[in-house]
Amino acid sequence: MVSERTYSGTIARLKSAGLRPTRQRIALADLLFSKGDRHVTAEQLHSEAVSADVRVSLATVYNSLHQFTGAGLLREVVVESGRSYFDTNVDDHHHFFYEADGSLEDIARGDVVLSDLPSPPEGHDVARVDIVIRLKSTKN
Amino acid sequence: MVSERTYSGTIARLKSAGLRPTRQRIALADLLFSKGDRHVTAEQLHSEAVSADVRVSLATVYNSLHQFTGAGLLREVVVESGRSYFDTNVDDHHHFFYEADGSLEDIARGDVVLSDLPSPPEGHDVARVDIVIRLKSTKN
DNA sequence: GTGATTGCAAATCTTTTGCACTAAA
DNA sequence: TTTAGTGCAAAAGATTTGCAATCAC
Repeated sequence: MVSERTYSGTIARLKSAGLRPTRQRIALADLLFSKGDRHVTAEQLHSEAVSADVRVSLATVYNSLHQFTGAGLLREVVVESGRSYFDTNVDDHHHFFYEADGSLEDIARGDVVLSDLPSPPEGHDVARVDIVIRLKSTKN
Repeated sequence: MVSERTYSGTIARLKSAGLRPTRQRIALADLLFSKGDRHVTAEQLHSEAVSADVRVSLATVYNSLHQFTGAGLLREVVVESGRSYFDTNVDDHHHFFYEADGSLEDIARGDVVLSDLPSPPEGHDVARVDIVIRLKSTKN
């Protein structure tokens, strides 16, 4: 029975992240994590939720995305001013950015080799290294 | 005589970029390019202009920054959602991003070595590779 | 119960736009 | 002149916030 779906995996995931498994968070997490690696904006996720008959406000979508990010379930990626993407892949990896349509694609770990990094300035540690390869369409 | 300053270098630079050297563009270009490499936001540059008694609107600052970027005099850098930096260094280089205060710092070319890059997907060329090393303060 | 979470609408912030006015060539 | 550029105020988007209502435990 579809209506009795329990989302037990999703609930467990939220609990172990220290987040109370509310109806909204369960539904959003389920949309996010049941389709492989994704890069979504808050607006996109909200639309998906509405389409799936999940009643949730845009403000709650923003809250949830940030809570998930804080809990390490998502990673925020910024490539364009005025738009944040949330990446369901939290492993160490980098991105292709298609300038034509503003979409992102993961680059497999190992496909980019950074052989030399500068040491961080005094008093600082490296929190993360982000590499974005910006792509334009080949003009023929 | 200060009031007769001609900004001849700035005017020449604008002209060769194909931009009509108006009072506002000359003043903004002068603020931008006479102090070494900088990373400024539109709001910051507008404040500086106002402080320097240059009468210019915020809309014109935005217009000018984008025109300068289109002409190759500036490069736009996005590291945080909702804020664009314009970098006066247009050479191939990368950045440190200080998460604590949101500031940027150039990494000298050669201090980052990317020894292996994935080939761009079919139908696409690499427009640019952006590397941002995000820094957090060392906690002791 | 009670403290965490949500929804809604309003507020905020950055950036863009429309259009009459001004200035460079 | 004539056409590009500018200023202003309004509009547009994305995101955040305040607070009363609701839900999870």
